[in-house]
Amino acid sequence: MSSKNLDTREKILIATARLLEEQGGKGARMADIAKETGISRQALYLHFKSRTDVLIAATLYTGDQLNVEERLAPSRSAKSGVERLALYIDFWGNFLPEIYGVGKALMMVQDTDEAAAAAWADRMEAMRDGCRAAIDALIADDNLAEGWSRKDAIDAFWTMMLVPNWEALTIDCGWSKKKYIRHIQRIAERTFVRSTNGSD
Amino acid sequence: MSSKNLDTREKILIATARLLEEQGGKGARMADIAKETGISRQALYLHFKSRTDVLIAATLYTGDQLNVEERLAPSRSAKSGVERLALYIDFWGNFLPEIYGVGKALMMVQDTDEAAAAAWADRMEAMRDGCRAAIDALIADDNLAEGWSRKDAIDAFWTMMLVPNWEALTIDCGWSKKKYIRHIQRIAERTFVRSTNGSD
DNA sequence: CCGTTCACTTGACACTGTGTCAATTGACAT
DNA sequence: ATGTCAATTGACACAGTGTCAAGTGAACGG
Repeated sequence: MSSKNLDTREKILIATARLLEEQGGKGARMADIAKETGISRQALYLHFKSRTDVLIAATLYTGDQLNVEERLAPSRSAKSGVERLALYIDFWGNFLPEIYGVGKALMMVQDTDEAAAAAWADRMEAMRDGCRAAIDALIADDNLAEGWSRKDAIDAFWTMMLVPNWEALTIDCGWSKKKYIRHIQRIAERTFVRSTNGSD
Repeated sequence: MSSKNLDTREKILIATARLLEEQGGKGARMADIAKETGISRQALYLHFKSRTDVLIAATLYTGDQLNVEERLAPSRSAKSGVERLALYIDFWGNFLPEIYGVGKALMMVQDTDEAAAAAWADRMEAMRDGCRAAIDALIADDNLAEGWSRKDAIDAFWTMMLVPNWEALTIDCGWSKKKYIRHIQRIAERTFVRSTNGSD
């Protein structure tokens, strides 16, 4: 009954994601998205009730394409807290660039659109789960550095992983993906792991 | 010749800062600023060529009111790299909340306004000078942790200090100013200082 | 006291981008 | 052939920025 319907909806999301990817989250207006999709601007409103709606759907769609579960597997089967911390950062450092385009667009309308803020906050909350799991794995090993409460450590780790830090290091400072991952792993380990006395 | 002129300009900046402070950077439209100042919307354009211009001027004005030099003195006269790192974080943690309102507004229009982006980048570059000085002080003590090049350490430290991290920790996670300062000091020390083996 | 100047006011308007509405087209299904 | 449904075209309301033109009112200098 709605296979063509779904087709167009999906075409819109793909076009939106492509546009945002190219332009780093900037300037995808409804008219641009329509043009890129190959339909009229008004037709967008047959599928989505607002621009924010399109952006949210594009973010979720993009995320769904990237089989997160599979990519999370390594960190989940880590044999120690330290390893889990490192592997989660590895996951995130590889994942983030792929959702950056759409995510950035969503972040940019957060201040004017409550729904966008909620949608993005939800994504970040999901990321926080991974942070929580890594910190808990450290705690299970009795390997969380002295002076950190569980919540404070999760807060701090979660903050480290946020998009603006990735933006600053890769875009502003010119760090490669690999370098970003390596250094964040280093910072996280030195910060959260009970004295790694120059072992590795 | 232009004492009244300067008065109005200053009134605008004060009103703008007040408005942005109250509303956390949101919603200070030209009409709002005019109303708060007690003049007509059009009169704003007699003093500033655009809204971005007002925001930039308000940011600079606010910064000027807070005698930065004096507040930087303690960190500048630190007796060691470690101390300088801690004192600079202390400075910044106390300074940032006071410029957050105007700064946030400037950050919010970065994506649509090149001049705003440049102005904010300039402020962040100034902050980076402090980061550079702190890292250099560590290097002078031969106390920078192994594995960091000078530039990478400055990049990483600078990134830690950026506004979104402060936002995440204080606004999202509910950390107090004091807690923010204490924990960032801790993270920075563990990250950048050559093995502080549980000394302090 | 008159005229100039200057900051400011009022009101109208152009422009951009979002979102809505109404009438129409064209295909496909029964 | 008729109904349905996606999509189209074109017009419009709305918010916010920025521009323009004409007018007001007070201070200042001859």
